[in-house]
Amino acid sequence: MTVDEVRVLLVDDQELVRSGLRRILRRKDGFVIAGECSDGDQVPAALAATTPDVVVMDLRMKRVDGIEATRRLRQREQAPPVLVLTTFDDDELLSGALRAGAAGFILKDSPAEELINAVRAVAAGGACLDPAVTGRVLTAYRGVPPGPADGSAVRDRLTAREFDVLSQLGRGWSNTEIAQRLGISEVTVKSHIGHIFGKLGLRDRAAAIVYAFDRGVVVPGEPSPR
Amino acid sequence: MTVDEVRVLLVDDQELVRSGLRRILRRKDGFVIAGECSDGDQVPAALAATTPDVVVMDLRMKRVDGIEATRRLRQREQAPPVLVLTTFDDDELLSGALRAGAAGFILKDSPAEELINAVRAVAAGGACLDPAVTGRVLTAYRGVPPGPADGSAVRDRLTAREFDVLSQLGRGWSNTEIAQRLGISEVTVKSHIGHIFGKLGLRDRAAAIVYAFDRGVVVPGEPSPR
DNA sequence: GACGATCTCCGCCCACGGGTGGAGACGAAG
DNA sequence: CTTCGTCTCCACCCGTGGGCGGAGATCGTC
Repeated sequence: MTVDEVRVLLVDDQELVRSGLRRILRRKDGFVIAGECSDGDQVPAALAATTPDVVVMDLRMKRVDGIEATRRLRQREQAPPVLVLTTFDDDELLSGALRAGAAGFILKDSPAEELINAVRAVAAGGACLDPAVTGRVLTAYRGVPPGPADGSAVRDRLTAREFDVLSQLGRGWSNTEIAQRLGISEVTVKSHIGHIFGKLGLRDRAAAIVYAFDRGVVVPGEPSPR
Repeated sequence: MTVDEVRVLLVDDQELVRSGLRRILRRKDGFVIAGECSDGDQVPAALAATTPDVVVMDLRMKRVDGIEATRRLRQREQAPPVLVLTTFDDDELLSGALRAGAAGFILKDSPAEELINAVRAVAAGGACLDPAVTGRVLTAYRGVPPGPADGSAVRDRLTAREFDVLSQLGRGWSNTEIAQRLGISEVTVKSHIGHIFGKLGLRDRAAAIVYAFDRGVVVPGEPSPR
């Protein structure tokens, strides 16, 4: 897996930055500049031409920015990992880039050595965060539900069917809708719901929805009625 | 803020590990071993006696483990940051430690240099993750709802009072309970709820609860009825 | 074969939730 | 002073949700 040389694709609209990166990476053994782009829209072509092991990506670019370029790139099969390199430790850009699928996030004012390490880590399939932004990611991480939070504890206390019903109920669907979605009658749904309430000590569907979110039976963002 | 020397408290039950750390840190200028503990239950006393800038904490300890010790420590006023140092890149330990309030997480098989950097970063109020575990945190980060997710977008669309009501509603409370908790009549609550439904395009309280969770108006784990 | 657990279905009843269509009080902005 | 938004309150109506007390079918287990 570990190749003897790391092929790097540089994507940055400032020639000065690219030449700086070029110099840093060339000074170290084991790096090859596979190609360069000055905008996100050039990335697909460059990828096909150069097959890099890692893409070093600026965020602020004119036509297609780094986040969008990363998103498009990560949707391909066998996409190389992306190390994002930016001037600003901008909250929105950070979260956008990471969510787009970036494996690393380094500020441009980092020492050269740190950049080298980051490129190497990301190329090897790892991940790397600039210390300056790690704290923010950690804060967000602490906010995610603790424990397994996949509803496994709840699964043990309910029958399979009851769990199905709770999953639907937890996303806000009505009894009629749950019946349709599970292909059973509304009466049966009500019956299951009654058992769920009994087993979990819940008094009504509102409490059940809260319970489902708290225990990770359902997850924010999935389809729900309006 | 940046002091000329970093005072470190070592917490590890293995004397061998402590002496290794001692040697690594002493070799570098700018570090002072402020104290040492061989178990988590000794940390409070050591804190009072030594006032360290950073605590380097093992996770596996006999009486009070590193996660619990970190949790207790972080509850104090002006608690020093904790850098967790462990042998295993264990998923559960990682998430537990970070959730307990650890500012950094380093594996014991990291090069000395990386440890030095981590201690320095954490002592300076930063955060640091071992590259080997950064990927996992990133994955979790990508899973958290996008955007601010603190309900701010919702706050803009609702009046202050409506937002209050939605917060209660979102945790599963009934109209009567919301009325009591907010010190208004149930009729008023129903009125607010009606407006909320209208503004947000929701059809019933079930959808509203789901909405509240999705947008981060309410948060898993807070008090709810049973 | 008997038993228990599960899934499915049924009827009866009524309370809570929610829609509709109001009204009065207050403060900020025009 | 008027207007607007917000918060508060009220009455009427009725549908969904949920409690209660069943029942038949299937399946695995002892």
